Amino acid sequence: MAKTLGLRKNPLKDERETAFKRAALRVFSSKGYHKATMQEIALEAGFGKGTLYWYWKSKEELYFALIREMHEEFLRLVGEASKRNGSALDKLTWLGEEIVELYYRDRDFCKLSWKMRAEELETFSPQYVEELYKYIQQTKQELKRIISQGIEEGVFPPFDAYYLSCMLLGLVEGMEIQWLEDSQAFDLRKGMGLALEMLKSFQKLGMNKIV
Amino acid sequence: MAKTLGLRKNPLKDERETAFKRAALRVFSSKGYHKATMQEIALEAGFGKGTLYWYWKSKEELYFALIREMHEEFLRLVGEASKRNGSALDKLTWLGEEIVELYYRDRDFCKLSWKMRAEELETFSPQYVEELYKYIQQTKQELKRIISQGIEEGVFPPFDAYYLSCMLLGLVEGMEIQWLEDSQAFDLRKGMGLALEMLKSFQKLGMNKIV
DNA sequence: AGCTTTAGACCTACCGGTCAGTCTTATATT
DNA sequence: AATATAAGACTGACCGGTAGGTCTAAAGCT
Repeated sequence: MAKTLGLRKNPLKDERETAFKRAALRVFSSKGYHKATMQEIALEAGFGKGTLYWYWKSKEELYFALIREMHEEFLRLVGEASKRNGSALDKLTWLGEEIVELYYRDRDFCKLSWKMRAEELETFSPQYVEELYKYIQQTKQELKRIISQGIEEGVFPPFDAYYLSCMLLGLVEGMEIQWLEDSQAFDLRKGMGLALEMLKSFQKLGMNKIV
Repeated sequence: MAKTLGLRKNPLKDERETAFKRAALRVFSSKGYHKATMQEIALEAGFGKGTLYWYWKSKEELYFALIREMHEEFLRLVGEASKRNGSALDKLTWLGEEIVELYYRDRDFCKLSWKMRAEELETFSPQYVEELYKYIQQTKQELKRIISQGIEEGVFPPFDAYYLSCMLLGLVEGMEIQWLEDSQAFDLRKGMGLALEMLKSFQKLGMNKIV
């Protein structure tokens, strides 16, 4: 009875799964969803196509397994930043550095994330789209919390916190795009550094005094 | 060979071309390049598939006809802003309003532009990609010119003008994304207005004094 | 033996692009 | 005006390639 209590029957299963996921990440991020083929992903992982279908039941499911992981990671970062002690500026500095760290650690990860946003949401099944939407909403919510604190502390002007969140997110995403398109011309670390430096100046000037 | 009996030029050619292009814009912008089919575009325009191939020799060529038009329009706007008389703030205000105007006038246009950026450039023929790249470079160049002026006038801190261009572009694109994903939650006109208001405050504060 | 895992041939649907043929219309001729 | 003619405009069946997904036989493990 106690034979396989709570244990995986196949200890290789996890290993295989991550092997497939790594391969999928590489292929999806370089070719995009439509151009990537299941055949190629399977071969990249060193298996046959049939095996890939033994682990995931469709291309879409495999894709969203990656997307989900990514959004969880990002949401975790923003949430952690929000829960930290310290000023909004401290939180944002920490968050900015963590994001840069995350992106440099896995550029494919970042590339896929970016393609996903533009990828035709119309083409995916509703339940996946909805799930994704929830992640984005939550992320914005956490960010908004930090921004609100920042308004009180004079880092941001006293504008609508939601709009400021969108603008800040836009800034980060915009820089991300530049970096992905040509990392020679635009260094994300430097860009993020400049943005944070600007924020520090804003606090010195006291942005909350702005009408 | 007989001279020119029954010679017939097509007075409807322009009309047809624009009909096809409008249809293509609708289909491409809602489904993305890969999911869109030539059949659907042709039917949407009210013709058979073969006719579409009478006007364009491939799907890719049709797609880039749209992309080209779009980039020309955007580049024209930025160039015109740069050549205007007045302060950098004036130029940016004018440009911001024109961009909002352009986007509201044709949301599909905007949607396609956004999808294009993320679309797998690896999948298109090199000559098209190169052409596109030139448009983007030129646009950045013009924008940088305005930013440089802005630094002198105290609208921006004395940072690297190229990086500031990327950040400003990122801001606009980021807001554009928010708006496209949910125009109920995020009003682009309001977002752009807030951004411009912030710029005005920056000038009052004298951003060039920032270390 | 019996269960899990793997492989890749096979099936099927789809889509870009072609082409042989039809319809339409401007112009020349009568 | 009526007719003839040639080229332009248009069509949709068809072809070839491709790729998601299935099936099943073989191999491995307990």
